[in-house]
Amino acid sequence: MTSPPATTSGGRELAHPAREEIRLEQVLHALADPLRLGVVRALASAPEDLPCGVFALPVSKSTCTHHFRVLRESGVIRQVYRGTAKMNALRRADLDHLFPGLLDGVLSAAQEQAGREREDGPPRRTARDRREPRTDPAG
Amino acid sequence: MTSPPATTSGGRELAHPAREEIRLEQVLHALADPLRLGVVRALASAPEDLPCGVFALPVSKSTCTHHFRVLRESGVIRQVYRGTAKMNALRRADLDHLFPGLLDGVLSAAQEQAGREREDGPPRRTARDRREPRTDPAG
DNA sequence: ACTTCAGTACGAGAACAATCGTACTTTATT
DNA sequence: AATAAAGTACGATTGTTCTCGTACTGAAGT
Repeated sequence: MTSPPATTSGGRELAHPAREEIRLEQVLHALADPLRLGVVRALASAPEDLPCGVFALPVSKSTCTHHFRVLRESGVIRQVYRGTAKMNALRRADLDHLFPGLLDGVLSAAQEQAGREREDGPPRRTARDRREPRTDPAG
Repeated sequence: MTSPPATTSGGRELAHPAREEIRLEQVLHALADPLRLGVVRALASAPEDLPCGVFALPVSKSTCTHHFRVLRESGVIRQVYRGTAKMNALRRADLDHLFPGLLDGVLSAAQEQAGREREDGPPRRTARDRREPRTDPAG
């Protein structure tokens, strides 16, 4: 048997859909959340894998786990353990192969919109964009 | 006042978001439903406006209304009354202006996937793709 | 005037999704 | 061994979306 790598991710594997199993509807759904879209944008402009932590998302750790799982299970990102962290990378090649132009289209659309919003001031939230955390307002 | 057209849509107006109000996340969400994506594909390849009826969607009339409303309110389609029918058209110009490449990316992705599925056989449904209608099977 | 056609409004139920907190696991550091 | 770091699993909660049926409206045809 081949010896497992000494210091990295003993035997923790994560389930990913194979390339052919990726479905457009699920990809679109994954990208339709502003939080997740933000993550994808960051990954797209990063040179290499990023750990979950660097995003400083305004949600709890478990919610964070949830969103990254949605991205992974829809086939948008690939996740691997590396030491105590979990590294994330866009599945660019797979997505470009399956849906040429889609990812670029979405990314540049997101950039367009972000640019527009920086000028016009932030848009009113659409009630589902981001929910208020459940903190007690009496604090 | 200008005289209203004699035989068409007396005074029924429908609320549409202005071009600048269209939000990427909502567009993606609207397109993430297989039923709605199908409608959008049909509209994209149609020469002109189509009435809601021609789609023969496997849902009730009220559900149909719901889906078309989602498409309209997200800015993906424009709807106008015309006689007893309601005509639907893709807001191609608006979308292309706001998000160049996005719609084409999604449409060709949808076509890619449809082609793939015609070969490989239909994919297993993802449990949210389509729910069973509540009709009594004893009919 | 009546009927048919096409779609809406409303209310309700079920499924889904986003969020949280607490307890736990795994890896690395001290 | 004990602690810290990064994340997961689970259950609960709340809000959103999909779905339906029934009753209704407005336009067109008879």
